[in-house]
Amino acid sequence: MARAAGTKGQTRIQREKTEQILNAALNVFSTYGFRGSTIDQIAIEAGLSKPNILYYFDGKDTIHGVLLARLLESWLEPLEHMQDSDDPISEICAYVTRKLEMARDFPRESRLFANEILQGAPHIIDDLTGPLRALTQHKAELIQSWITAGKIAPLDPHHLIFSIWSTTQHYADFDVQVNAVLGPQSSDRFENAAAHLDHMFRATLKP
Amino acid sequence: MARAAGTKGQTRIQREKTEQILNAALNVFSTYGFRGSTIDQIAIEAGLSKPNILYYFDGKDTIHGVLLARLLESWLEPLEHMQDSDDPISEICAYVTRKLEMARDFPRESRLFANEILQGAPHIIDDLTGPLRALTQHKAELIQSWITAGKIAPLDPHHLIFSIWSTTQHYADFDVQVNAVLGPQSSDRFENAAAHLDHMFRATLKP
DNA sequence: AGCCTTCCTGACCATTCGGTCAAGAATTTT
DNA sequence: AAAATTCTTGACCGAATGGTCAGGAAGGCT
Repeated sequence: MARAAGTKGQTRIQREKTEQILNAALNVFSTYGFRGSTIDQIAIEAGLSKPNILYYFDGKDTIHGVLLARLLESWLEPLEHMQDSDDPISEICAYVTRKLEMARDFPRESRLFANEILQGAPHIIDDLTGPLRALTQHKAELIQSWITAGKIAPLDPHHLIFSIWSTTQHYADFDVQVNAVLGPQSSDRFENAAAHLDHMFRATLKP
Repeated sequence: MARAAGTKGQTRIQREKTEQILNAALNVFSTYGFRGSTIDQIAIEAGLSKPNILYYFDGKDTIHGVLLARLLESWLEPLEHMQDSDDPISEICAYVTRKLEMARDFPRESRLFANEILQGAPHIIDDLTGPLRALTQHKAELIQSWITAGKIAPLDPHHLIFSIWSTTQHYADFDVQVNAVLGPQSSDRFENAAAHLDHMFRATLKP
């Protein structure tokens, strides 16, 4: 009988094929969004037949769900990592750098997330109002404590976080536009972005 | 014979209906992207029958094309408006404010654009590498001249522009996430965002 | 009024889509 | 090797989708 999703106690073929399918699906979903993607596209991308895809996964929704679940985990992690420190400015800038690296190394995941949010987040709205909101609230309080201690400039912690999210993810989500404006991909693209963002957030945070 | 697109020398009904359709189509396309949207959805949203939609427009692509064309015009305008000034910091911050107001007042247009870019900008890639790139290059040189004159801090003009685009559009494109994190829409949402961005860019630009 | 043009729609069509199934191929187990 | 299990696919199905068309309804003009 066909098993789905789980990566536990499976045969070699199952592990390989599910990964192959998820990788292909990530390509497709991150480009066209959920409704704009088709199982046929995923099948072609994965080099498998459509029924074979459906042998490993219950349906289109399931594949998408697995990808989103994986994504959310890795999405929360960097923010969780930000903690109290003697040098909160560097702590925040380290978070910025980490987020930018993720935009560089996992652009498909970022675009999958962006597509989902743009379309009203129908599949992950509970994760947004639940875990994400709780974590963000918690970190906003941490930032507020730094403000109160006079270690960083007084600003709205939530909007600071939004600025970090938007500026870093921009390089993944709007990659096409960035390329169109800057011209052919140059290798120092991300280094320049990192330098700019570091300057910007240090200036913003300086008390 | 059915006319499409143009808003010139048309009957009253033509003007009303095409606008009605474009408005409905903007709702649908901005939410689901091009491939995820259907003519039936647009028809229902517009309160018209599907054949009636196709009486006024040649097809799904045409409607989408008209919306994108309108969008690009209004998209370039604020940036064009930024010009040389004795107080470049205020000039740039005025641009930020203008962009934020557009995110507040025209979120559907912003999301339509975001969807198009996310999906690889298939319909507007020429506008990006053409007019948008030229305008951005031109304004980047203006910013560079301010740097050379020592009026603002030395930074990468292009990445500064990206930061402005991303932070402001975030409030339209990621509206669902912002709401999820901040809780029910409060009226001062945009005022707080405006204050934060003003602080951030002033700090970033200070020589 | 009567005539002409514009506007509108039910019925229809070809294609695509998500998904099923029976039966055969490959692999693993005994 | 035989048996049992897992894997794969061509053919198929019902629903949705983009789009057409003939003919009728409504609006404008004299």
